[in-house]
Amino acid sequence: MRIATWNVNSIRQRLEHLTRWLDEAQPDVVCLQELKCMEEAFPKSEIEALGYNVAVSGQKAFNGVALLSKMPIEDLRIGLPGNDGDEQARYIEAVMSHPEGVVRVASIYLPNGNPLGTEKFPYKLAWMDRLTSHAKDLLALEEPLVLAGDYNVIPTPLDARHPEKWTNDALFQPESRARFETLKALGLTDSVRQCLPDEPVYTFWDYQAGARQRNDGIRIDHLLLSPEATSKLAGVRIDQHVRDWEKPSDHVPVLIDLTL
DNA sequence: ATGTCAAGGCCACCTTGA
Repeated sequence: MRIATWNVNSIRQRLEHLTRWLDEAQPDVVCLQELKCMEEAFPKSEIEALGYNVAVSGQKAFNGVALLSKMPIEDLRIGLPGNDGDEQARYIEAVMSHPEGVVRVASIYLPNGNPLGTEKFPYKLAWMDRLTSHAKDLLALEEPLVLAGDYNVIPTPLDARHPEKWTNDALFQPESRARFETLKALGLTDSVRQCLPDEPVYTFWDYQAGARQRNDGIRIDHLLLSPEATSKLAGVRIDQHVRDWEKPSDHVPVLIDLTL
């Protein structure tokens, strides 16, 4: 089973890219982030026509997450538990049933947290604490689990071409990195680092200053796996070439293959 | 060295967010 995550930076601007990439990559499950539209404006029928079931949590102009699945979507949960007042569309989770078993998948758009010194950074940290608390509950189910998305966290210096440029950025703050480590310490495996422990690989290149041409990238899109999923991990792939298509997202798809 | 991009308001440019 192939599971992917991709921050598309507006689904309506990127629909052609998405359909082209679905055709070439043939994923079974896709986690999308930054839809930047309400559910009504999401191009559901176009994606369903390609054989996917679709679940969307939308919001006007900002955020927005979705799950696409070739398998039936069950046990749908929209929103991260722990703050009923949080209106931001950043979390959607469901169970995908499969003849050989089930996998629970979440599409996550973790808050960016910039600029430092504003309320955005504590909101990010509190959101990470809520994610950790929910992940603990999900891990207790002892089932294959994939928490995938744009985490807006650069976990280590290896995950940035120029780590020194990110020292005053919310994505590379000690508090952000410590919470990412706490999350993993619950028993989750960073699938890309499991397969590529020492390789400098990136999933995001800024639109500005020729960052892509200079390979001035960062790795912030992650797929974290429960032990039951990690034991089935057969490989990972980062589809960097998609960043060089015309009018691309600033993020590229990250994929894993599970022997499920 | 923001050298970029997208959405929304109510414009034909500004603000917000990334």
